[in-house]
Amino acid sequence: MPPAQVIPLHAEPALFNPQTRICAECGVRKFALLGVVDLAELDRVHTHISSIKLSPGQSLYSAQAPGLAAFTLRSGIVRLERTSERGERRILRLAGASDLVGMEAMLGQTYAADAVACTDVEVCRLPRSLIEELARQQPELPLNLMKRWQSALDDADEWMTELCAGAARHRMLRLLLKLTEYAEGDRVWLPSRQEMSAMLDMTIETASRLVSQLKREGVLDTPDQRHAVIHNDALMAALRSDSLST
Amino acid sequence: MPPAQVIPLHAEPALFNPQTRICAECGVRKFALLGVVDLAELDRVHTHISSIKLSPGQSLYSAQAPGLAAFTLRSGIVRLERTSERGERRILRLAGASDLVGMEAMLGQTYAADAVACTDVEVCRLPRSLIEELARQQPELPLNLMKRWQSALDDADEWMTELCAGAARHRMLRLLLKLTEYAEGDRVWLPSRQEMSAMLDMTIETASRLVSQLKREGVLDTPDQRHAVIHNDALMAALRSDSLST
DNA sequence: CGCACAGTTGAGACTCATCAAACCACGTGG
DNA sequence: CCACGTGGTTTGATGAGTCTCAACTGTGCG
Repeated sequence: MPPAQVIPLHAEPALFNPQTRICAECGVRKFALLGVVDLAELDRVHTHISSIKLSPGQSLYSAQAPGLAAFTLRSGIVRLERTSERGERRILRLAGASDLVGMEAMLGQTYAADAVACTDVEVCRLPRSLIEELARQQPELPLNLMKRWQSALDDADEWMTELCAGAARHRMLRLLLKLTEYAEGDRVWLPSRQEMSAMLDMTIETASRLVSQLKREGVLDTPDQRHAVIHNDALMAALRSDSLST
Repeated sequence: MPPAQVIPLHAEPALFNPQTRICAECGVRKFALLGVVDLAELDRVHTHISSIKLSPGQSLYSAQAPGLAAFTLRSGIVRLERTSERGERRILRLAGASDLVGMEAMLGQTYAADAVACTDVEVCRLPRSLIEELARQQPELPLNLMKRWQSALDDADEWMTELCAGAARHRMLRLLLKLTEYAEGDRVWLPSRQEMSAMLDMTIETASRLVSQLKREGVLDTPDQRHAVIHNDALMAALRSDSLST
C-alpha cells in the first residue's frame, strides 16, 4: 500500500482536517521537518499547526521570549539577528524556504535571536507539544532535528568565514552570491543598505557605494528597489579577480 | 539503592574495566555528555572510550574527514577552524573543558571544520556506535546532544556578534574577556598573534600592537609567551570607555 | 505639493593593512 | 660556551580602505 501522501487528495477527503489539507498541498513539505511524517498521522495529533503570514519588517519571534514553537518557512526570507553588548544590531544569518527556525523552543529554551521577515513570508507554526507527540511515534524525527541543528551550525560557520572576513568589496560579492541561494526565480531579494550593513559589518554608505559600483560594473541590475538580477558570470569573474589581487 | 557513581570505588572494583575507572575519576564527567549515563552501564557497553593527549598545534580531526567519533574535552583548549574559499584560515570558535566537539560524526557526516589543540589537551574519544548503543538505554542522551548543538550554535552566534564586529581594539578586548571563560586558574591561555589574527580578522601586526598597548595600559600582563594575567576591572573599564566613544 | 525616509555621492579624518626592519627566545652545532 | 639560524614578536613609516559628516537626490505617501 502506498504511503498516504501519494494518495490523490479526493480519495479520502474525510480524513483531513482543514490544516492537514494545507500541509498536503504545501510545496516545501517534503523538504521540511515534518516531511517524513505521514499525513494521516499528522491529522490524528491533537495540537495543530497554524499558518502565519508576515510582511517585511514584522517580527516572527524575539530573543529571550519563551520559545513555544518552531517555525517552518514556506516562502520568503527571514533574518536572524541579535543586538551586541554595545547595542548594535547584527544579522547572523538568513533562513529561506523549507528552513526551520526557532528550534531552541523544542528544548524549552527561550529564543536565542530575533527573527524578522525580510520579504513577504509564510511560515507554519509547529508547537513544541506537537513535535513531542509526533516524535513518540516517529523515531526519525529527533534525528532529522539534529541534522537541522548541524546544518544551522554549518550555515553559521560558512557565514562567518565568507561574510565576516576580508575586504568590504569581497564580503559584498559573497553576499550577492549567497542571495542567489534564496532566489525564487531569476530575481533575487535585494536587502536594504541598512540590512546589508548589519550583515557585513560596514556602514550604510559603504554598502551603497559598493552596490552602485557593482551596478556600474554590470554585476547586478535593480529592476526595483528590493530586487536584483545578478549576472552570475560577472559576479564570479569579480570574485576571482578579487582573490588574485590579495 | 544509591546510583553507581556514588559507591566508593573500592567497593566493587571488579565491575570496572580500566577505561571505565578513568571515567569514574574524571573531573569533568558530570558536565560532559555522558554525565547522565551511569558507570555500570558504561562498563557493560561493547565499544569503548579512549583517552587521547595532544600537544599545541596537533590536529584532533580535519574537515571533510569521515566522522567516526565525537570528543569530550577533559582539559585544554581546542580551536575549530576552516579555510575560506580564498584560502585564508579562520578560527570559528574555541572549545574548553567538558565541551563536546565533532558532534556531526553522530549523524554519519564528515567533520565540518578542523579541530586543533591550542594548549596541551586531553580528550575522550566517543565512537559513534558507543553513543548509539547508549542512546538505546538512555533516552535522555539524544536530548542532551540536542542541547549541546544548540549551545554550539549560541556560541557561534555570540562569537559572531561580539568578536567579528566593531573596531579592532574592541574585538581584542572582547577576545580577552572570552579567554577568561577558559581559564584554569588565575592565568589565561594567551593565543599566538597568528591565532588572534585568525580569530579577529586582523593582521598579526595589528594584533601585536593592540596587545602591547593593552599591556602598557595595565589590562594584562604576560608572565610568559603563552599565558596572561588579565585584570578584570581594567578590562571592563576599557570596554566601557570604548563603547562610550562610539 | 511637500514631507519623510532610503539611497547616493563627496571630502576629509582616521583606522588598519602593508612593507620593512629590528628584536627576542630558542635550539643547534661548532 | 658562544655564534648562528629560525620563527615568532615588536615597532615604524606609509598608503589604501573605511568611517564620518554633510549635502543632495530620488521615491513613496498623506
